[in-house]
Amino acid sequence: MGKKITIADVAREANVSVSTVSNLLNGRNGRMRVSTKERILEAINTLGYTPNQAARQLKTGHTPIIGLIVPSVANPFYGIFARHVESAALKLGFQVLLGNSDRSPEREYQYAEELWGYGVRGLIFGSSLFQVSHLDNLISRGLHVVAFERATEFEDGTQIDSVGIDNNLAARLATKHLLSLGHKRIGFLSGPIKTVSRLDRLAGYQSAMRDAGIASDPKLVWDIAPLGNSYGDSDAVDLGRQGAQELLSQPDPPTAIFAINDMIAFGAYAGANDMGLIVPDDLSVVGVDDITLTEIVQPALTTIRQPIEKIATVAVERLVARLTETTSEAQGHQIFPPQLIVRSSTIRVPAQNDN
Amino acid sequence: MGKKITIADVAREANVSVSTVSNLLNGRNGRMRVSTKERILEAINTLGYTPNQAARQLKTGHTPIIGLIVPSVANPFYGIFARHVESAALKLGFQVLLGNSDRSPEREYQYAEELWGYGVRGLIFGSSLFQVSHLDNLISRGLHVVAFERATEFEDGTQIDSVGIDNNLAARLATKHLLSLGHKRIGFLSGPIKTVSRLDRLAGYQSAMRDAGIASDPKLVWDIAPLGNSYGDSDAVDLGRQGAQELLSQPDPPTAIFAINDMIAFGAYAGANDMGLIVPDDLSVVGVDDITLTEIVQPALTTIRQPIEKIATVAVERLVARLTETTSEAQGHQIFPPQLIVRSSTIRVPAQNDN
DNA sequence: GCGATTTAGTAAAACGTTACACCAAAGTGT
DNA sequence: ACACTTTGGTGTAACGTTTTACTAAATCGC
Repeated sequence: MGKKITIADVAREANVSVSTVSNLLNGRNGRMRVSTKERILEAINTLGYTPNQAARQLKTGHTPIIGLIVPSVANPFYGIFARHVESAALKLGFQVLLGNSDRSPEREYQYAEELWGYGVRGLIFGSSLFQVSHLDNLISRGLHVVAFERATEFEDGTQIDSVGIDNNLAARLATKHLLSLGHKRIGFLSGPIKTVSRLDRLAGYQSAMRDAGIASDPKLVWDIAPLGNSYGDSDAVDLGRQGAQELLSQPDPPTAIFAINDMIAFGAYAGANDMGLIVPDDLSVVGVDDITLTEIVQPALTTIRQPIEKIATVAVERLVARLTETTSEAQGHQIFPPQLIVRSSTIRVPAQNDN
Repeated sequence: MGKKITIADVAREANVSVSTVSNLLNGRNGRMRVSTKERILEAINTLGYTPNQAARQLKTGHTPIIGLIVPSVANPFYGIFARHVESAALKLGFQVLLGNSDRSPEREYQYAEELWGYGVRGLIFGSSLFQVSHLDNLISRGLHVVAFERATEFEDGTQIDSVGIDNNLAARLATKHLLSLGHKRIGFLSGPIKTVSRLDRLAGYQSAMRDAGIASDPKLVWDIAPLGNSYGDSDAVDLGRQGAQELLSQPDPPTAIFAINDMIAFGAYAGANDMGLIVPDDLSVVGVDDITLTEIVQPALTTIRQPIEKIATVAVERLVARLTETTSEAQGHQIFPPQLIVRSSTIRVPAQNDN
């Protein structure tokens, strides 16, 4: 309704030129009389002027927005991740535009392109698909990407930045913990293993088992997608529940389960319950992430902690550094150590009643 | 690096004028030879053209983005809400820009103004503060707002749209359920009661108690903020835990707790546990929201379901209708019915050992 | 007191779209 | 064959900002 206030209105009100106002707005106020500055500031205030970012961006070619694409904020882990990303970005003067991809490359590309159109030149991915070639095009045009979790290399040798934990180690920590408690039949519970991190975790689990001299049993690895092409992020709990049920209804069921994340681990609780089993008495469970709920749930969940705030912060800083060209070092993968947090969901394997 | 592709490049490649390309892009292709159309489409493809939204917006004055401001996506309830909002918005051709406010009016205003600068003319609020006057300015300039939960009226009589559940009824349902199980000392566990919805819930709780002929005991209402000005959204669980502890360490402690949302209810589980009490044997708990975890947690949480997908969808549709001027009916509050979901966290009050 | 320098600003050309106003050529009715 | 209408476009002035190049006035060194 009210006519829009432009920089020209401010200039008129303050009796200066448009350029002067612009200069002040952009911090080029080195040579400016204090009185002038104050006059402009006051004009801005009384008029209620807000810079038109579209015009600004049109001129400068970029916008202080970074895109954040996660599988699904319905998963509390990504919700928290998103918050930390937002905090870090805000501190550096960037807004965050969030998208949920459900790990679909099409959705990811769609988002990336959409955001590109909005002048977004930096993207954080909350997941690690095997291939990022669907983004090659945009990246070659100047899009910067940092991924949570290690990313694969491009064919042409370029890499994207990434930051995350050592997933192989995370899985080994979890598996060894269970092994040390005397468990021998340890299930691996996952959504479809189509991401680098999930693959690494499977490898870590397998190597720990191998180190313990236990032949790997493919029947103990559950990684089926429930509904077509979902990766089970929004419905991780249901997925874990179903998986646990299936694992536990086998002839020689596992006495422990390593779940690929906490939400799936919670699902395993429910699945065990459905089968009349009690965690941890009949089944030990360990997860990954260490979301808030782990301490609340009964029994409190043993899990592998990801230093999520640190990861989010580093991801943002890295991205912003690229955007502002203060660094041109080669892309790389920054790794933080995962940490085993022992709570009450894992106990020594009960005396075997070998029958 | 690669020079940016503009509409002019496409026009040249397709041997038409810029206007023609623009016309096609904006669906004004009624009078256009099919061959021309195809030529343009092909040019767009081979060139990899993406419209510059900034320029587009600068011209049109608006952008197909709606803002979503929630207290904190770290709370899974808002994470899910955000997902539903995104789905609904995408279907109508809008992107979603998400912000976390922690219910701070300053942050809300900051976001609103920031988004305004980006051409955002529609905002969805995931919470209901008492006053929205900090947005008056923007609203009078043409910002449209729809709030989750009832909003207060403006001084000048204007209202903002809102959609939500009947919070008073929700609280009454929960409280009556507990009363029907024989509970008489029922605690009310909340973060600071500074939102309309929380106030309504308190009122509903109190009226249900009154109807049952039970004098209200202020000592049973816990609503203290833990750290200064937080509303306890990011740390709802901790808040609930602390509150439950304090409620339960009173001389005549409650036998049941009505928690203002599920996360706080989970916190109450933990708080009870800390005190050596077992839910539901020693304490019945009912929450609000019905997030996914309610079924997983032990015992499964009795709660009041909010039809969150419906609410999100309606909120978006309402907002988009305003933005596209297809409606000019008066603002109003659309209410959906809450629903009691009885699970295992509430049981009949055990035989009293009156000592 | 005069040229050089510094201070404090200003003018105007982009940036990539959209949308209004226009127009040439072909078709139509009589 | 003439006056209209329809078809399929085109030319160009905005939109609000940034930024490069420029300048008038004040100050300075000597």
